[in-house]
Amino acid sequence: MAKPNIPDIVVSRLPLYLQTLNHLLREGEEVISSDELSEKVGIPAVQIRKDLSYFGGFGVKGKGYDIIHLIDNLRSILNLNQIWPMVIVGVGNLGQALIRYQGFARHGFEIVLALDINPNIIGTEIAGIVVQDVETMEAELRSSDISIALLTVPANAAQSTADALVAHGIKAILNYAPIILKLPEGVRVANIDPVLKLEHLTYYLS
Amino acid sequence: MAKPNIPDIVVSRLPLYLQTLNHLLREGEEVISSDELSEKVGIPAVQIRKDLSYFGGFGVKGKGYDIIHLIDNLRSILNLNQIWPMVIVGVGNLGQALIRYQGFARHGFEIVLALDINPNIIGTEIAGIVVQDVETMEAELRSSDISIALLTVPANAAQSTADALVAHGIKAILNYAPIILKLPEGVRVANIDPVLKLEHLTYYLS
DNA sequence: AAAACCTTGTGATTTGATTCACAACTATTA
DNA sequence: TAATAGTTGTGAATCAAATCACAAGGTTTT
Repeated sequence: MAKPNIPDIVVSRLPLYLQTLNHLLREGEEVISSDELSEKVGIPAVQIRKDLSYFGGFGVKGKGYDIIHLIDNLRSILNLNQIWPMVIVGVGNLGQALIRYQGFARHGFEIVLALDINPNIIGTEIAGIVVQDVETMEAELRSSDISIALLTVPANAAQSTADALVAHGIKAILNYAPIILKLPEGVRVANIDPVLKLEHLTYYLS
Repeated sequence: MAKPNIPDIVVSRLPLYLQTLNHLLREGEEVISSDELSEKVGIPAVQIRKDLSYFGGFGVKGKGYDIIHLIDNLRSILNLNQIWPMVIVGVGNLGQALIRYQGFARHGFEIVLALDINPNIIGTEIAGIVVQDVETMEAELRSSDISIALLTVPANAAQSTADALVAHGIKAILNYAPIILKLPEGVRVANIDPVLKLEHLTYYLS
């Protein structure tokens, strides 16, 4: 899958467009102009048009964008025409909440494997998933085609756990641990750290 | 508190520096050069120096940065020399996990009020917090000095809940609902949506 | 069917962020 | 103490992203 030089910042906005288009579709809309979409997503219309034009001309001049058609194209660009199985490592408070979260499955992301190190948690069932011993990671990942991991272990275990995941074929990590992971080229990481976001917000408060 | 024109993208990196400096301090380090810090945070040394220079000269030429001194300055810049009380609205799976999360308190963010609309949840106690009826929002917020809200309600309730929060004095929202909030000038929003991050990652997966 | 209008897609321009290059200064070594 | 090495802080230059301006082409109205 050769990726031309599309700026990552452009790619990062596509899911946002997709989210809003899905809302519009559910409300029964069929066509939308970049101006109207701009209003909804809070991004200038010309930027939306330029972003989309990296991937082709999806609109109709004088009319706008056919919502279903544009959703189809965005889903295809983002490789969303498949179910993505995921492993979660770390089944504490947050891990359990994520396993129960319906939003992943609704968008084609399915947690199929949950791992933990705590004997009290191993063997328990959460939303239909039985938590396995993290020791089984290698075997479980080998016998699956999971590429994505959710990392919800404590900070001090995050780097070593990430290394193990990568060693066994994981290609993308959504990291909830409050540290910066160092991983080899070719493995993508996205970080979710609410404290960093809060500390950014407080800069502007009083 | 007059804010000069410091680019938001610069501000957004400061919490990251702070996080790493805290790690280093805990490991017993006392001084660090921008080159070493660069290695840890994955941001070019010259960018770190330039970012910091917006706020003053914190380093010593030929030596580097005194870690304690730099942490002090960053905490002060980010208004972290106080406890920030927070309200959380929506005490479902995710809300409960966030109330139990130790990381907020550890960094000076304390959930002091939890609101929900579900009679089965109202009155229950989670990690020492008794969940209140969301109807009491106005009274509770009036009698407190909470500026920050965590929004963990379902998507269809998020906008109206955010409007209510803002009407009663909330100035910053950490939004976990998968929608784009429309809020007045002067209210800051940060979004946490793992699905958007996953959809960004899958672009690069085969 | 002509005219008026609307909206996309994009080359050109502007704006903003990052990187370069190096002077200034401190610490360390000979 | 002089020379060498190390590191910051920052103007200047470069690079990248956002915005402008408008031609092209489709839609609607008269």
